[in-house]
This record gives sequence, structure tokens and C-alpha cells, in this order.
Amino acid sequence: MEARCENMVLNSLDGHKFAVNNPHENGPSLINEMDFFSRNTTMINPLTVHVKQEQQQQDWVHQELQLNLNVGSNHTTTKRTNCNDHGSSHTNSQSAHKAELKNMKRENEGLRSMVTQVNEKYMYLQRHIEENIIPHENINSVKMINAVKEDTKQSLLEFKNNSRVDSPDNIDVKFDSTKDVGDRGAVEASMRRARVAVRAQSDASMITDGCQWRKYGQKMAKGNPCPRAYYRCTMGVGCPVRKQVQRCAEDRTVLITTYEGTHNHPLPQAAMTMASTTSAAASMLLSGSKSSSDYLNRHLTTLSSHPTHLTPTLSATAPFPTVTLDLTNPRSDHHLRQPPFHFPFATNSMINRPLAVLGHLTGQQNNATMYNSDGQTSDRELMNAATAAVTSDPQFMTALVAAIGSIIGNNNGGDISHNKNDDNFKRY
DNA sequence: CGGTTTTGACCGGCGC
DNA sequence: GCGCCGGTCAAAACCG
Repeated sequence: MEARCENMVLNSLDGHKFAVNNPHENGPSLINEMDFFSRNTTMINPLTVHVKQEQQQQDWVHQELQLNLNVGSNHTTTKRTNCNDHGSSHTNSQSAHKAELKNMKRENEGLRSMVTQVNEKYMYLQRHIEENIIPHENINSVKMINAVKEDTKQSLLEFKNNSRVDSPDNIDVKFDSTKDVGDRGAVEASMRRARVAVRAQSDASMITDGCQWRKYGQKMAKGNPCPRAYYRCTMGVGCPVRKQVQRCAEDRTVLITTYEGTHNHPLPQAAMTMASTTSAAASMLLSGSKSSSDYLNRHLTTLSSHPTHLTPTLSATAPFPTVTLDLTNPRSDHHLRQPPFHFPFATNSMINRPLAVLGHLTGQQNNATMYNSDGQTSDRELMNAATAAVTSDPQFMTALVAAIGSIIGNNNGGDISHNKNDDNFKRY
């Protein structure tokens, strides 16, 4: 059962191509489902599906899910049959093996077809929800998200009051101590300082992002023998965008570029991808809007044409909320170098029980039996399998970025230039 | 000569 | 209050 669950997850993420008949389009289209950051495979989908299903407003949703369940069930049954056959068929002739291979091939095609169907339904569900459910601001989901937001705000205030909160991850959080603002102001000020870090392997001193930068400082940072360089965007007068470039202490081949702010001027096409991605990531972190996370995912899709793997993470080890887009770590070694998932505004329970977070986000306890079609696997096993599959996959981090990003604060974001140095920008 | 880089000084936040 | 640290300033040096 665990293997089947894992397959169910991986099937939506592997590199096969599926012909998809989208009911909203005229003809079949071909998608590259390997691209996790594609809109077709964002983890927002299962969340919204869960929300949709819980409300039970339209029966066809259950029908679609039932189809998924049947696929898994058939798959398992078929495999078990094959295993038994294999164990008792030592005396079969070569022709029997060929027949068996033929059968397996046929089953494989059948499974592929079913997966295609699942994908098709999945995309249709996603499109339907995005176009019809979300714009109408489903009351229950909004209530649930607001509840999490309140939880988050409470956590923020706790951090503000205590300055430091012990947690298993020893999370440090700093707040802008703007004197003329209250707790809420401090919280929002801190949120405005969201940053987007891009990890990329490069021998160059700076990654090419299409923008023009002027170096305005260099410092030796503690704990890193490599100096940190400070750059300011010079493409627009008074552009508030800054970036820091530093080599990773652990791996000198990795260049960490941290962007802060939003460009206030038109960008050349060459700069659009990176700028839009970082801007969307920061905006997602700041506003928590669905559109921002969608926007980010769209641009990650563009970026992910890069052969390496993208792993957005959130970190609280940095002074300000930071989204890290990791273009360096291939999927295979992820278990050796887990990205730091520390989210400063999440409660301990959210940090320690990611699935609970997702359940919370979807406004329900994950109803494991919902996926259990053979009735033989316990909810706990299913949950364990799902937990293992999700937490062992770097893409889970991406999903969590999108999920948690959707619950952070409610300021409009984009404007992160509220610091004392803003006046100085006019001089440049 | 104008723009960029370098680099020591400076500032503010924070912990002790 | 003091020291540490991250971030920025700004004058001098550098470069095309």
C-alpha cells in the first residue's frame, strides 16, 4: 500500500508526457509533467481539491476522485497477480514468458492511459476550481485561511513580545524596531523585508540576471570566508532593488544571490524572468495572495527549463523572511542536503507536522480513507506513507512555500523600501 | 570624463 | 554601556 501511495504521488511528478484533453481547450495538448513548477502540477491543486471536496457542493468532484481510487486499486491488484504468477511459473515455457511480457506491456499501456485520465481530470479540476471556485471566494476556505492567518499573527506577536522563542529548530526572528509603529506595524515592517535568495552553481562572480548593478559595498560576513558584495540596481533612477552576492561557505561553487525589493522601471526581456520570479516570490511571501504564488509558479516554470532542480525554501536563519530558490540540488542528493525549512511565523505544531499544516490549510484533517479504495490499509499507514512521500520530496518544500505563503499576513506587499536609507537612493 | 569599484568609516540593532 | 555584526556611505582609485 505504501508503494502504491508513493506511486500515486510520483505519477503526478515524473517525467512522462501525457496527452491531455482539456475540456476548456479545443484539442489535445501535450504537457511536460516533470515540471513541478508548472501550473499543471502545483501542490495547490490537491489543496483546492480537498477544500472543494469537503464542502461537497458538487458531486462530480467525488466522481473524479473515485476514478483516481479505482486506478490505484486496479494497479495494485494487477501487480499482486503478476507477482504470484511469477513465483509459481518456473516451469512455464519461454512462450509463456513472452505472453506474460505482452500482458505486462498491455497493462502498462492501460496504466499509462489511466494515469493520463487522472491527469486530465486533475487538470480539469484545477482549472475549474481556479476559474469558478476561488474567484467566488468560497466562504469556508476563506474562513479557514483566515483562521490560520490569525494563528500566524498571534505567533508573530509572540515573537515580538518574547524577541526569541525557543523551538526545536532554534528559530531566530528579528523585527524592525520601528519606533512609531505598534506590534502590528513592526510585524508588517518585518514582512516587508522579505527577500528572495537564489542558489546557483557558478564560477562567475555574479550570475547574469539581465539587470545592471552597481556595487556599493563589500563586507566579510561572519562564518563565511568569502566576502559578501552589495549591489544596487542602476537601471532605473531610485530603483530600490538591491542584491547581495556571496559564495556558499560549504560549497564555494555555489553562488548565493539575494534579491530585495521590486524594480520601479521597465525591464529588458533578459531580466524579466529572474526579476519576475524573485518579485513574485517576495510578493507571495508578503501578500500571501494566491495570484502571487501562481505567478511565482509560472515563472519558476520558465526558470526550470534549467536542467537543475528548483527548491524554494523558507528560512528564518536569515534576519528577514527569505524564500530560497535552489537551482543547485539535484533530486537525488536531496536527502543528503535538506534545504533549511524554518519558517519564522509558523507555530511549532505547524513546523513539526507539515501534513497537519496542509490539513489546516485545507480546513480539515486529511481524510486518509478518502483515498483508500481497497479498505485494507489503515489510515495511519496511509498517512505514514503520504508523509514519507511528501517529506522526502524536495518538491514538498515548494508546495509548503506556496501553502504557507498563502497564509502570511494580508498587507499588499511589493513595497519593501521602507527604511531609513530610502532617501539615499535618490542620490544614485 | 563619467561610471564603476574599492575600502575604511560610520550607523543602528541586538545581545551580554 | 560596550562590543559585535550587518548594512550602507562616500572618498579615492580605477577603468574604458
